[in-house]
Amino acid sequence: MNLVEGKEQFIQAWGTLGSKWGINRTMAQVHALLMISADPLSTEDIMQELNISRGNANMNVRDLIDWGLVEKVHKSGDRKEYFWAEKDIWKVTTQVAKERKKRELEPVLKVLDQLSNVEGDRNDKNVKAFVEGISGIKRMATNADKTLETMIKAEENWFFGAILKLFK
Amino acid sequence: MNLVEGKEQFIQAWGTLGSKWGINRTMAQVHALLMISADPLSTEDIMQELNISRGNANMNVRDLIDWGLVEKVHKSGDRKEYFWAEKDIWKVTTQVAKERKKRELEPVLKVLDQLSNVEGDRNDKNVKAFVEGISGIKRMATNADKTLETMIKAEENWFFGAILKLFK
DNA sequence: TTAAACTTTCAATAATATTTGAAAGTTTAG
DNA sequence: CTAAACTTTCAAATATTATTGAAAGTTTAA
Repeated sequence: MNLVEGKEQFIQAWGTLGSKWGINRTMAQVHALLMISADPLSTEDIMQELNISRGNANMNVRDLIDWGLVEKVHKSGDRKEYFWAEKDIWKVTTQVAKERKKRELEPVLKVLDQLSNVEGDRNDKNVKAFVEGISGIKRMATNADKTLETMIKAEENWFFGAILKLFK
Repeated sequence: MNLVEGKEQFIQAWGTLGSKWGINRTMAQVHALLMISADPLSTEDIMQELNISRGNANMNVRDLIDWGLVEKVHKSGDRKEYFWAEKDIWKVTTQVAKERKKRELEPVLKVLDQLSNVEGDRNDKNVKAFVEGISGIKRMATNADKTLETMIKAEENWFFGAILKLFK
């Protein structure tokens, strides 16, 4: 397999993976492309490599910037903006963890808090099932939140080393 | 808040969360409904509670069964099938981890293996960026795979206890 | 065996999400 | 200032995904 084929395959695979995790396929592809590019790319480069429109390229790059995965780069003597992606995969992972924690886990924790004080007869099995279900989920969500927090602060080697050692 | 309102809110919240993680909103709602129901529900119950069609209810329940989150239950003296969801949230979590590992992580690991032996001049910075990018991702994916494996085999208390202690 | 009760399928439809591209907006060199 | 170079926006078009509901399939009681 040569470089061009390899890139193509990786971009497709990353796009497919992203779409299974609720991430826009094109956004994941732009991310993939930037991650394996030696140099920052312009919007035009991205449009050309992925065969997408200017608007689409712009929108997805901006989203990646919002996620903290991509940065704008300016080359001296050039008015164009270039885009560069973080390539340290541990940093990418913790950044994604951080964002998803903030965007998705924390809002759920808020809702769960409100739900746990539903009124009703605690002897009613329906009430009981609800309250127990919610409290279990809340406990799990809180643990997940703390675990992500730990992970976000950790170093890759230390973190995985510690986890893998758990079973030795 | 009363029980009916609480249920409604939880079902909506779970559906929203699911859709952000690449899970069909309705499937997540069916799961939510079953998790907080004291007794197993029939297809008709589900149709009525969520205002969805028979086909939709059937399809999503079947998917949940495929994911190992829901089971069929038969009541004696009744030909209808009823559906019951696992309520132990740790079991739910590890089951989801197991399935996603199998469905999404393992296929990616296979692709990454193929990609890491791309031909080309290792002094070419483009080849270098590609090979280094891929190898970093592969290392991370392998670690994630092992961590999930550890988690799947663990007990909730032991697992979170150990992780949270990592920082004390 | 058969017909009622129930479950599953799937083509058509609807809903949702993504993409385009041209127009509007912004920045900068001269 | 102003026009070229570049970026962003967004309504309309397209593509993707989910849903419906009636027909087909299956099971079981009698």
